[in-house]
Amino acid sequence: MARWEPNARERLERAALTLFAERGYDATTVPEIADRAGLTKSTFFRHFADKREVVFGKQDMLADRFSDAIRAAAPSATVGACLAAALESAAPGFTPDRHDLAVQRRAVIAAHSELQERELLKGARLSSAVADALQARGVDDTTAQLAAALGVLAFSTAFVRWATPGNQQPYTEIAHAALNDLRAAAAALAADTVIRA
Amino acid sequence: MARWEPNARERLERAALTLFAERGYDATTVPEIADRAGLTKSTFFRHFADKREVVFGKQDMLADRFSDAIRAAAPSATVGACLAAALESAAPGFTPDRHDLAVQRRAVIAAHSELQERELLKGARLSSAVADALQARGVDDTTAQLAAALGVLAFSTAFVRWATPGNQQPYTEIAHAALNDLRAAAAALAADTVIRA
DNA sequence: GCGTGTGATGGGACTCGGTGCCATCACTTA
DNA sequence: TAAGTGATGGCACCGAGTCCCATCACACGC
Repeated sequence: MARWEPNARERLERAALTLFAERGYDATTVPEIADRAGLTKSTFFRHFADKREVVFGKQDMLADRFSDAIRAAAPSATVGACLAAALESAAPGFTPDRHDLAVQRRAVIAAHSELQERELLKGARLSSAVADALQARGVDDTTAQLAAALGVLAFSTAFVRWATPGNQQPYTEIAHAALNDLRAAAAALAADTVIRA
Repeated sequence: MARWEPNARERLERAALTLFAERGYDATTVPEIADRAGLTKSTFFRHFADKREVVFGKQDMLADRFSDAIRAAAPSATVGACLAAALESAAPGFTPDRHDLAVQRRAVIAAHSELQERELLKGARLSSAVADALQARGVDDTTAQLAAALGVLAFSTAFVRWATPGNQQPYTEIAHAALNDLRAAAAALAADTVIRA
């Protein structure tokens, strides 16, 4: 009997991701996920508030990490440096052994707008956490919001690139590149130049 | 009998908003909404794909409006001018007689994360529509994405401020102010200056 | 070794959101 | 007057999510 075997939460996550990849999100029921993990519907909803939540693992910790990284930055650090520090604080989640799982996750999320909604909500919470942390350093409201939006945009594009099948480049490199590109774009926008490819 | 009376969709929207404001979103069932509108559950789901959708009225038209406004802008228009044109194209939806309804909508959405998710999804679609329209003008990918994010941020802050109880200021003024503030913030970010209040 | 407590699990009943199908009705046109 | 069309009602059905209680494994005190 699988009852009382450890790591129920992880087993549920893996079972769900496998089934979603095989049959699709809609065609997979919660009891089926629980079955494959050797558990039941009841237990599933004790570990996850939603059917959607099972896809997002420990992503909720990101907001705290970002906030802490910004609060821990040197008092003289610029906003850009704060964003860089925030992006770096997420690096532990991007080890090569988690790459394949991340690729699978991205594919599942990309295929279902229900999951995209949830991802956007998490992104929004991330963004307001960053904005709050920046304001706590004395950055004015508008700048903090734009910086937060820019930071989250950098993070999500970095995530997408890192979680591309076959990618070898380490996350930190990708993240810094994304951030620098966006800061250059901010300069272009500020100057209101028409930039053509 | 209310059957065959016109404006079924509008009646459903009003009934829903009223009930949501009275009892809350969760405590209101779809049959109850339909009842108050003199219709049935079946008809409700023929007009709205979701229980959530009933709150967002004609907001889906915004993406097309924004795109069209950007495509219609003069070839020499800068990115900032394009964003301004896009924001202006939404003005017809912000007449004074719709103000109270908008205030009610905002309150309902702010109180339920389910609805916030949906709003974020619409914002994301709006953002990618703007980014696409900018790229079609030759703006490079990164700049287009950041500009779109900035534009949508300007729009949502403008919407929130306009839909504040007691607000008298017209939408276009608010929107332009929000856009200008954000462009100033972009300049600050580009210069990587620490801005303090 | 034997109760006892605690926390995780199983299981079933229930509500509600959402889908699908078919009958029904009002209105239009031939 | 008859046929056609589009919107609606009504019903059965499925899955998500909630609630409550019974059950089990394990740790602890005696």
